Amino acid sequence: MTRTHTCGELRASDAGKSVVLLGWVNRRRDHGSLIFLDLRDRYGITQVVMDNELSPVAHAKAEHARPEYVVAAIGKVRLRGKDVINPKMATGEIEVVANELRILNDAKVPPFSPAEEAIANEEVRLKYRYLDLRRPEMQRNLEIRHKVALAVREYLSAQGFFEIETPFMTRSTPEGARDYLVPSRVHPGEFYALPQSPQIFKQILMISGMDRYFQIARCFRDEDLRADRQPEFTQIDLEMTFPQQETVFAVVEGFLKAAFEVTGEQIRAPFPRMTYDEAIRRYGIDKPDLRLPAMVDLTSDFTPELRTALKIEQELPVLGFTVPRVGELSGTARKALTSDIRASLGDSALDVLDIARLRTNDTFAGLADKISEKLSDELKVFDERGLASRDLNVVITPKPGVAAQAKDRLWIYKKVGQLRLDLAKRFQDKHSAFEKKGNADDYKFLWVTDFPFFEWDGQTHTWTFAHHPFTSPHEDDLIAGRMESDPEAVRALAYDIVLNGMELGSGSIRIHRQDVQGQIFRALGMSDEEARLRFGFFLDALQYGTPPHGGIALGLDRIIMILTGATSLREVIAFPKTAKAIDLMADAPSQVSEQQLRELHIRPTKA
RNA sequence: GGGGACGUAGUUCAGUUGGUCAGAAUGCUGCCCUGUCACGGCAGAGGUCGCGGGUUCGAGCCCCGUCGUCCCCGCCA
Repeated sequence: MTRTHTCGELRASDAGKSVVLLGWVNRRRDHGSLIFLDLRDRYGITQVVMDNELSPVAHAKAEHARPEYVVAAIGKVRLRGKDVINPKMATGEIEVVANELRILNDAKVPPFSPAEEAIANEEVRLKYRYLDLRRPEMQRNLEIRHKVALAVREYLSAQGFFEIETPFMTRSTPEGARDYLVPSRVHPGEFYALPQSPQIFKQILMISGMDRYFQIARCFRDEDLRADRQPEFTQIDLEMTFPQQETVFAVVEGFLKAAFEVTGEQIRAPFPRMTYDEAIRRYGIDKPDLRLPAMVDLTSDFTPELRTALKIEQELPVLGFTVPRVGELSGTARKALTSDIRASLGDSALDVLDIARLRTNDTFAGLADKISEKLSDELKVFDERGLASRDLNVVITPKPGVAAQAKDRLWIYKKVGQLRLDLAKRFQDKHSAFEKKGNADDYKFLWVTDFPFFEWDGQTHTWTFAHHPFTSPHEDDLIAGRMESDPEAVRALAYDIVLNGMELGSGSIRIHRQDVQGQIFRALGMSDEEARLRFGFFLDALQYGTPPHGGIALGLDRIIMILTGATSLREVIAFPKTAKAIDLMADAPSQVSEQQLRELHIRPTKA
């Protein structure tokens, strides 16, 4: 028996055709001698009618049909009468009159119905993932995922990129996230590691002369999960020879445009660029959400006299920001908000300034006006509407004699930046900046460039890689000798792509010269021997004619999350894991037999 | 590792101050129904209140512990 049509394709123009539909029983409506079955498959839902007078055998079968049974309906397409057309269904103008119904498979009563509007809790959904995936929403999510992957492949292929697979079982490299390890049976006590990314292999492919590589690659990181983080996730990974940063940007902008067209979304490219420094100063974070107005630096408006009068620490920055369209707050609401802000500022190194009260005082009224004006200017840049009395202005000041932590300017910027996001989230129903409006403004892309090359490790009191060890520093900083004189000022040719405050991907131009690589390792206080131990095979490869190269990797799951409007990666991954990295359906991880452990030369220290 | 929310029927949830508090809806089972499409009507079954301990005359409710799910911080070159 062959399916002639799917459950989503029959239309009025098919009336009179003999058809065979195969699918799951979505719902059954029993009117006695007339039974309706809604048949569901990936493509849609079609109503099948069993009439006791026309076909008593089919009708008798339908009496036994239950939700989620798999059935075959054989019959004729019939136009529905005018008064029983269902405009809510794509197939609502017709129905299939069955002259034969076959039950191909019955089904236990499911713990929840894929036809249900209200969805079960996630624990149940994950345990019975096959039922959850029958839901049209999940089918749509995975369809979009498939089509985006396809669009990316087509685009990159047309740009000359080869899709090349790299090993899942490879060597553990000591930097970065915790590895998932795979014990070797043949080599007692030795382990493979699952790749955190194909980083080294893709660089070696450049050394191999593959010129342009990409891969939709699974990556594994044994770190704690978040709504947007899974232990295994998928990256659109690419690398090319002889690139400028701009070359990489153009490729990414190209395939993102193609990817977003899958759901009919238009995006504007090229994307704006911003240095890391500017991102920190204006947004207090390295992944700015441009859907909200930036912070405003009010430091220069607070003269030493004013600071003394208002009990504000000299020198340190004063930062303000606006949350748009919050509306008038009552006195109690304002008080509660202020105390909430104080609470989130925590250790009282920073304080919130009451602008309303400032304005009532003759001494400070001028200052209050100036602050409002500056915040208004920023808001105008943001949406050309300017400051209204119903926007919420927040000004954060450093307290005098504060904890050493707050002396760190970076800490202040980050803290205020966090507050900016927290308050925006709190009032999101009011300003609706996070809602889709159906135009290109829904997607605020941004390239963040010039990341610092080194990062101070407070625990070991050493400089460490901010990116990864093969990221190239700025040529200028090398020539100026800052590697030795001022490591903090060295910029990396590293860049992130950010969308609506979410880090979508990260990449860099790599080091291709051995002398530079050596210089980097020395700056980090790493001996040649140690470097060799950690990255030996790659350092070898570098010596055999390495072309300048660079690339990037973007989180495919996160892109799909944005495109589907999902709030969690689990909604766009067929078989995801829980926050404790458990697969509730397969019940993994699990214990294994003594025999397996013996073969792998492993003895658990804890059962 | 830390903080928070939640856990009651298959499912989604309500359950007041510790004292008819074992409830609703939906699903399920049976019967009835020829135009429904979240069909409708009648009847019925369905519970270790996550688990363990404690307080109390008495615990779904209070306390301690534990397990699970979710969110956040740390972590994620």
